[in-house]
Amino acid sequence: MYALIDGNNFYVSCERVFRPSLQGLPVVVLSNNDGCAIARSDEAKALGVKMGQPFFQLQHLVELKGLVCLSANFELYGDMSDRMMTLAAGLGPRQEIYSIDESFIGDLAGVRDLNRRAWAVRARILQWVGIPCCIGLAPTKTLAKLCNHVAKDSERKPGSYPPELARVCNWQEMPRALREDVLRRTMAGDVWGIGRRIAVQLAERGVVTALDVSRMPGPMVRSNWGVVLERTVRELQGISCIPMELAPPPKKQIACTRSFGHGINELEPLLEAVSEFATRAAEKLRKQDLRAGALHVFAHTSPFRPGPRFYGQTTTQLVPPTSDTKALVRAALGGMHSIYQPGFRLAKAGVMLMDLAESRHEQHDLLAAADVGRDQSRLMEAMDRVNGRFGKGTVHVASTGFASQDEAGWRMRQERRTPRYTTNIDEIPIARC
DNA sequence: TCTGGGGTCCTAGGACCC
DNA sequence: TCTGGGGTCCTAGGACCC
Repeated sequence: MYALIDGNNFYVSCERVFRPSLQGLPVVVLSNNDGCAIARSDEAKALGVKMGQPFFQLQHLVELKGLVCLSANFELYGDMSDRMMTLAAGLGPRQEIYSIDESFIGDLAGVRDLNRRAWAVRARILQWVGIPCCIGLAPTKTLAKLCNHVAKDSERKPGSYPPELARVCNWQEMPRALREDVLRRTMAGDVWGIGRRIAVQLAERGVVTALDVSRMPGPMVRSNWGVVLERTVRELQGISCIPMELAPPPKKQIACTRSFGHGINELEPLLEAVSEFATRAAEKLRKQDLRAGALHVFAHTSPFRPGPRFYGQTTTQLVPPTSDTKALVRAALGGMHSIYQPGFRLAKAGVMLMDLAESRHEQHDLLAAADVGRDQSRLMEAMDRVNGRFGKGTVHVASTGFASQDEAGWRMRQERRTPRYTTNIDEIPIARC
């Protein structure tokens, strides 16, 4: 038995905790660079705002309908997520944190009064963290996801399902006819694991609803689509095929990529940007105690603008594997020098670290001086500590440049970011009586 | 003018091994 | 006419997730 606990419109809900005046208003949170909508309040959904819709297409709603647009404040959301996950874990013995706003709780078979406990956890998260959430309970993860959708839909649109399915929805307690009704009213493409492409292929064969999917014969599904979809079919039938992942598996790849605030026409700002991306990626790498055996760097023009297109990329092997910012920046700069071509308006670039291996499995170079590596890692440790205490970029490699936030045109736009209420002492909210 | 970022897994096909 | 059997590794492409 599994539970899926999911924060409603999570980013918007985080913003509303600290700005209650946003309650009841149509609100969207924008992606990095204020590019497109990545979270929408129910009111914004009602206005027809689509997930991923570009911001410039929403401008008219700002004036006409009072749509509030906020820049993403991931530092705030990450901290709110930690708080929510801690409370969610109280529902059962095992937790898998699946994304910033969702967690599965597993091994619930022996839990007594499961519904009552689920309601209690939901109430606690709402009271202590301020995030409204919904809970789906079912014998498989896919059905738990589906029940979570039902719980949300019935909360948002009262009357769409029996009222007892709102907010906390338990598959186990639904009579057979209601289960079928729920599956029939869920589109195949809304099932976890069925994306847009497969939904189209299924529809071409007359498989439209989740009920249709659940009735497909396994061998046919496997031969036509593969084991992934077959697992989904079986999960819809109530046979658990997707196990819990209790500890996040080690990363196989770490990336830092960004769209630029303004297009870049020259090499110099591009090198600054890439230096910074490599620096960020290196920090993530060291946090997980990994080293990279290869570094991939790319830059390209906007896929949306007309005009000459450029897509440059190259991979550099790192021998020996390293987590040293200086070495990674050097590789990134070398790569960028080798692919750069003048005459293009570049919209995006990035650095990806690959062939990751745990530091303790490091292969030493027989011929290199033994103490060099140790000195380097002590330097990185010191750098991480200084930056952790005094703020990102307090100490950095010179090639990231010294321009202020406003001067460096390549930096992303974030014109509507709210304060980092819970993680930055200078931005903490002040209560006045 | 303006369109995100960061991941994972599976499969097929080719190269290569003994 | 007839040309083995059993593998691994790598890559590219396609699909999915939030």
